[in-house]
Amino acid sequence: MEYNFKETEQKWRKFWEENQTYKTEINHDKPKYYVLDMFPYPSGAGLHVGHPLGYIASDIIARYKRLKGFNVLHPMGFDSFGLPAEQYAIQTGQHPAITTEENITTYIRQLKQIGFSYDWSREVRTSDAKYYKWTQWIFMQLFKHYYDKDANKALPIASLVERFAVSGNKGVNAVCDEDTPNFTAEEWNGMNEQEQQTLLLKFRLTFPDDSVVNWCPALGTVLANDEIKDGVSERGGYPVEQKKMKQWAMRITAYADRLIDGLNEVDWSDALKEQQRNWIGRSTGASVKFKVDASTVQENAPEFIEVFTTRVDTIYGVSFMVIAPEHEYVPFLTTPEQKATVDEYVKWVASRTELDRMSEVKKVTGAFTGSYVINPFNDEKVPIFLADYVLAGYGTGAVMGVPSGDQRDWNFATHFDLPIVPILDAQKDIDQQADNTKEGKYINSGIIDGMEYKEATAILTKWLEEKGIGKGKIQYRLRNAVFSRQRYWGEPVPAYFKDGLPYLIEESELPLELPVIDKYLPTETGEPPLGRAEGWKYKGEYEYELSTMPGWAGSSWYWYRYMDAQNEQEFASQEAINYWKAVDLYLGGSEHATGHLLYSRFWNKFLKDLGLVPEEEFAKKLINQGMIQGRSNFVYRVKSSVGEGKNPVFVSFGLKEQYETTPIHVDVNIVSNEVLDVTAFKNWRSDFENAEFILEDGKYICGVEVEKMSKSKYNVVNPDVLVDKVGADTLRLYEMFLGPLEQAKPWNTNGIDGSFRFIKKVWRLFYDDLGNFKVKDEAPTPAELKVLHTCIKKVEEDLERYSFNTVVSTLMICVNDLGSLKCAKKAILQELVILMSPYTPHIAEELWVLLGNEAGTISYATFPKFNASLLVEANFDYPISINGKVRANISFPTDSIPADIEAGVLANEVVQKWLDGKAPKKVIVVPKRIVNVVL
RNA sequence: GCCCAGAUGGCGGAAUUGGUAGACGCGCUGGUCUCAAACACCAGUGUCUUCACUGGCAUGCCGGUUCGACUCCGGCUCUGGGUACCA
Repeated sequence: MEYNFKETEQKWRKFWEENQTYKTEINHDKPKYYVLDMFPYPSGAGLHVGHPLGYIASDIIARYKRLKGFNVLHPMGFDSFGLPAEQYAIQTGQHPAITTEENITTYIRQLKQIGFSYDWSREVRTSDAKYYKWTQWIFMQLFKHYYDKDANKALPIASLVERFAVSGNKGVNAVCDEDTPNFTAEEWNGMNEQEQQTLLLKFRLTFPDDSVVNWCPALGTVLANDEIKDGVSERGGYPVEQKKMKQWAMRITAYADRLIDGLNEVDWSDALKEQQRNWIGRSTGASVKFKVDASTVQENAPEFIEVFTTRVDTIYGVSFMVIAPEHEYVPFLTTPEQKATVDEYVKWVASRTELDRMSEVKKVTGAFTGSYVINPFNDEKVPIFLADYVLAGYGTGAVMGVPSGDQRDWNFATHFDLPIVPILDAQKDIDQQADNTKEGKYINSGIIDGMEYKEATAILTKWLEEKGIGKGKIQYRLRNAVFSRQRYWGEPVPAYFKDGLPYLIEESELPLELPVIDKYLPTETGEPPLGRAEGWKYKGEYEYELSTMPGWAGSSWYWYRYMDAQNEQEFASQEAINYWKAVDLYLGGSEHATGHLLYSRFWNKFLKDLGLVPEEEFAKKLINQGMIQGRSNFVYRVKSSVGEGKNPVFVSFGLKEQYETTPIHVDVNIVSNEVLDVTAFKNWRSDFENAEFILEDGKYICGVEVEKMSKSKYNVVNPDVLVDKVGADTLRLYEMFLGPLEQAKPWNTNGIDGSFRFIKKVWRLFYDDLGNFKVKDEAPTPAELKVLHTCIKKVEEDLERYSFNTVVSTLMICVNDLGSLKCAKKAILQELVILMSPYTPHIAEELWVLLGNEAGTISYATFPKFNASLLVEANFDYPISINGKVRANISFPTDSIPADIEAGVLANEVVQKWLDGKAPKKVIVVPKRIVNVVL
């Protein structure tokens, strides 16, 4: 009797759903374990085979932990706000909520087919008003708090207001805007409401701020970098410019240090932690104010230009200064003679995105303003340039140029023929390239001549501080996060404007639901789509914020909502939060390293400061699964067969060099092991129904290329097709067997037969060829026990180190060995079924019941205990390597494994025997199972 | 450009702490079963040399450390991810 996977899998999925087998409740008798997948954006293309990769792995861990006695929380939901649904709405006029709903329905159907043990009663959707009510609520808390550096946490703005009323901002050590003035209590109390609110915005953790966006005048909208290709809009190909706009910002920089420190307490890959550290980019250096030479500048020019440098010691080597082309000082610093050049340059830079600017650093560009600053250390006049390698958003938007010590400055100086002054005696070949060494003693360097790096830096910093023109400073690369999107399909910001200042709506008025609008484009006046909503005013009077929140808002706290998904009073009850605490295992793609994972950590820390959550870090352990790439197949059409009335002729891959051909993408679903299903191909496209083929060895072999998965390349593999063909268990097994989870890999189904065979082999351990159930309740033999316990040991070890692919090999070996032993003993098979169940839950459940157990209990069975004494080997080999070449083994019985030194002596004897008594030069015993002999 | 990864047979990959490279699977070859095929089972399969034994060469490229390197260090090449409004 063949195993009927279709019937069996369907039966158990229905059983699990009807019996709510995986519904989870708080249970204080068991240790808890929280396994979380990064929830998907429900795209219109449906689930593809890349999605389940991580979900299968996390499901395996969820099931494994249940076997280990944990109370497992394993939920799933949808990050359902986003750009694609909105773009679809713009094209079709259909409300994004409808598209999103349809897509989610498809996703759920597809996910349920693969047999995941999710507790679906906890499902969340970020676009659901019951959910985003709490996203808005958290936003409001951010508005109501500031970051106190002394307390090192967020505190209520109300307490700041109290302090201001008593003593102004004297003694207040808070994170705030750079331009915050000093004020006394009297001054504060003398301010009107508007002035006070304006000042408070400089402290709030979320606040409206000027930031630069990609503005497309033709479309009247802001574009994502993703929507820009080659400097023009992807839609329509219109020019894009950089424009400053009022945008909500999140003061994530307040948490910069805690975001760095927290990395030490989580079990994430070093690579990912390093990426976050680099993203935050904490650097220690100094700020220096250069006095502007007043003789050439325009009215209202600044007195000083401040720069940040990590190499203040190189200050005597400064030969120019560069400010960002969009810097606010530019008009004041530009002399009439230079105005034309500067204007042209600024215009050119405005047409480029930040990414372009950073990518093309080989080409040196810039423009001289005509003005100068004075180097405070040697009073030299230093020319001020504009250059696009300086970004307005980082530091002060101005840098000092030291050509001898920095390659980019060197390139710039060479291009504009500026002096290159050596500053250290150890610098070499600076006429050829920059030398950024910190070695040697300073030369041409005034007060630090003859000193070394450390001493010089200290002296210079002290000097700056004494003169009040600079100080030691810690600078972060991290910028405050822009929190506004000029889009429709996102959470409305629960704020309105009065006299140009933002105010929050009442908490009791949440959720602030998305209004209905006629179309999803910006208004004619360039306002965001919400500007189209009729009568959309707070209390019918005050303009609401028209931007919505970014995609990352809803995903920055969702793991808490799963803990108590239906709660209408709180985002989750304290009871639930304090039971589940934090995510024990978080699984998702590494492409979220500096986006989602950083924002989520930020919000989590904020919620902790408010005393609402217990843990500083929300995800204790993180695994990144690699992206599954598409694997396209090609057929090669002979060019001479193209034309009216001709039958298309295709030549097999191996023979295509003999013809002139055009490669054509062919649907990967009609290709198996690169062999084309010729009949299916003729049916695939009507213009190919009369196709002729030039075969090799009677087969048509297709070409292969790795590309992104996409509909137009016919390389999207839908899991539904595979589930239908080979079953969910085979798919689960195969996706895990494909390779290490973390590695990116192209999808191919070439080896899926092996996984399918495994399932059939397991079935044959239970049924003979005639369909008779052959399992007997007999005592297992030592050989059978050894096979089983080798498997238990390896499966447990590998799952504990998240090596999902090697577990499959181990299970295959075990089943093969039991097959060879013709083992049909209940005691052995029962344990094997438990071992398999995380990978292949459907067949495991079926076999579990066949062995006489209760249905639906296998997930909560006990993971088999490994018995080491069953694995005793007869002999234990010490390999001997001689001069690293000749090898031999000395064998010992396992119960008398010798100490390493003893093994060395024995090896010495063995070798002496070979050498007729001559002693080897050296015998090296390493604390491993190996002895090395040098002759 | 900058930051972070990766590269091992015909293919996917294994090698857990520097210790017998190629487990396991696919594919291929031969065999058993069959009228035949499919399925299943058995055997072989890095490469060069050889009837065979054996021996040489092999973990992207160049160099280094070590008795010993897929593994550690330095320098490249190529591929993937991120680069702040894709999610």
